[in-house]
Amino acid sequence: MPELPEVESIRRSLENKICGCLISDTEVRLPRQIKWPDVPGFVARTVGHRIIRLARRGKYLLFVLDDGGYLVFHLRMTGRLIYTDTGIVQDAHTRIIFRLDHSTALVYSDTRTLGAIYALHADELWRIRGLSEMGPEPLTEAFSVEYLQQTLSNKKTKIKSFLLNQKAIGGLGNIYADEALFLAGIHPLRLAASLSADETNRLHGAINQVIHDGIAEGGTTFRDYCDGNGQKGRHQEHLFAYHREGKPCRKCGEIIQKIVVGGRGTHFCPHCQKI
DNA sequence: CTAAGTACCTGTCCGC
DNA sequence: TGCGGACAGGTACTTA
Repeated sequence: MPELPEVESIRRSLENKICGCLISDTEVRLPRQIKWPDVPGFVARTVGHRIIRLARRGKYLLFVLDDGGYLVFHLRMTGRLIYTDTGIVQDAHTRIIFRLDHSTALVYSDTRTLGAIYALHADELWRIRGLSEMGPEPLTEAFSVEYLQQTLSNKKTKIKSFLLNQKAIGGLGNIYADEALFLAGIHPLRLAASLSADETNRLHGAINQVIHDGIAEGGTTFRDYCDGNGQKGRHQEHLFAYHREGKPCRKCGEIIQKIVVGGRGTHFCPHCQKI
């Protein structure tokens, strides 16, 4: 479900609700979603600790606990974190419940159960390879035009697949990859290494813009996504390519097409994004 | 080493 | 109305 802007929106929506809260109980209803350590260890590492700070890296959400440990979430396709004042849980796909201060609760819900949750000490973060091997993320200094140019230059894959590779760029997913390519005017089937300096420049700017806009609008909601308060995103109203197959391009009027690239649905405008 | 294909899950939607 | 198949915002594993 969530890409960088959605995870960031969740982080912001939860921050002022749960920072400082004591995890008074952890109820694991679906053990296989806990990837490390085992369930008793996970409960022991969370119960009795306070949540100090909420951080994010790419699509990972990290709660920093009072002992310096981390509670780490990757929501994959359908994971959600919902805060509830009353502590009453009414979600049909509840997988984990964190009781806070013996009154409120934070519910981890996940329809498809693909999400991954960890409780790690600071020196164990390397266990999450997707986190430790993640490339720089948009809107940071490390994600420079030079970095993008250099990284693109030795990749023999299509640009769409490149954008989804978290080792290359952290945080882009299917929606924002399609949107970035549209804004940059680059066809998704182009080979990564074939981009000109001008195209690389445009792509760099487009990636930063779509991520910035996505965050500013609270993320993109098509079906499952909502923030920690159950609020939907607003960015779906402003998409140019994603989920717009068969509709006229908002720039030129040509019909948006959908193809499959690297096994992922891919949307583009045949006029604005020439091969 | 890289790149592509498949598995992991449940729910929804579409065509027959 | 029911059923089979494709598909869904992602990544880890296997295969070539």
